[in-house]
Amino acid sequence: MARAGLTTERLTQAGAELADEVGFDQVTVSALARRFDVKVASLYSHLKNSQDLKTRIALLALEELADRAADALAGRAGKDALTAFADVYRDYAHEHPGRYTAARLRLDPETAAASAGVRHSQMTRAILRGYDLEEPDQTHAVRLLGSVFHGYVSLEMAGGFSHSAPDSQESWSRTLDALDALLRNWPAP
Amino acid sequence: MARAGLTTERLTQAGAELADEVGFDQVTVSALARRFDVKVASLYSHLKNSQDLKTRIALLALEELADRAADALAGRAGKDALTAFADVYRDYAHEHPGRYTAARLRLDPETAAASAGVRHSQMTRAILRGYDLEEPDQTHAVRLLGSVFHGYVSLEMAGGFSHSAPDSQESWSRTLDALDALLRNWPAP
DNA sequence: CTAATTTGCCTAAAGGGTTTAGGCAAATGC
DNA sequence: GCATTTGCCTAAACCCTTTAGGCAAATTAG
Repeated sequence: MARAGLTTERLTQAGAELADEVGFDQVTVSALARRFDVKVASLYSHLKNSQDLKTRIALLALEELADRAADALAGRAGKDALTAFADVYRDYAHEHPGRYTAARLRLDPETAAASAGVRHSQMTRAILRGYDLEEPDQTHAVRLLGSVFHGYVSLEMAGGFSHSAPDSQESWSRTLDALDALLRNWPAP
Repeated sequence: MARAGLTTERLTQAGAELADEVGFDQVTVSALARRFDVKVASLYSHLKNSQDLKTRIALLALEELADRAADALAGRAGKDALTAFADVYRDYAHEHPGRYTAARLRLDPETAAASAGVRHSQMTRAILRGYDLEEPDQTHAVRLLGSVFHGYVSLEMAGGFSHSAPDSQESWSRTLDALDALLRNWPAP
């Protein structure tokens, strides 16, 4: 019988595609085996288990997101950098909803520390260099930005802002305006 | 054989407790049956299916959250109202992580429209009456607040802000200070 | 206070996902 | 060309979901 040519990488990639098509929660080892027209047990030579597959998809998504963000940030500063970075998140979530959900998977501390998640916070701090914030306010601001980006995209994906005026795109722009204004005028404790 | 006295309400309640104990994703009809020391099939007279159970837990959580928020808002305005409201969300998420996760479940539009979710947005708008915002900026602000609250709590629950200085409580306070400042000084388009 | 009816929980069974153990054949190395 | 490694397979156990049909407990009616 001919071999299918399975590798951990190909499985992860296909898992990411599957996530975008049917939703991250619907990604199962069984569904992936069907996609490769192979028996389920065969995947267990390449994947520890179901959780392992999901973690790998999450790590892939974090890498992709960090790469896009780094591209977007190149040569930009201030509000320009802020909106470019924010748009990367939102656009990625729209293009790849399953991957984006995967990127929000809770990772155990050591996996997280070795992931592209670190690059994400470094880039957020880089953006804040365009504003005038000392520690600990810079850290507070990093956390606020992360919260807004994740929160907005997440509520939008859940359908929270659809079917009501104004347009979500409009609120997103105005939210970024507001964040820029806030960072330029950060309140004293 | 004696009867267990199952009702949809008791199952929902127990499901919510189970969610807080083992996580919302681990809430299954089987686990619930074990908790009542009853066969799995018996629950299907009271619940349509697994999704139905999860939706009911979500609706319960939304009600509880809205009740707490309404209490907290009584007699408060301005920044006082803003922080009281925000703290309700964060405290609820800490006390009832499973329920909080449930509250974020994607509901179909008609279920959502009949849920306590509507009260949540009404209350957010009520808070904004303490600030000077015209439409459509008021709607943008409602969306921003929802994003920050959800985003912050969600990242915090995922462990994003632990094991690093400063304290998450500190960032939360300063985030609320910042939001208050922003709402008092909302930028023109 | 029985008798009839409704209701509640049960057994049985089918379908799907996860995971491990052990086997044979294809690919690789000498 | 032969030995070894690697890859995919069969088989099987376990758990969760869901439906169908049955018996007994609780409720209602005469």
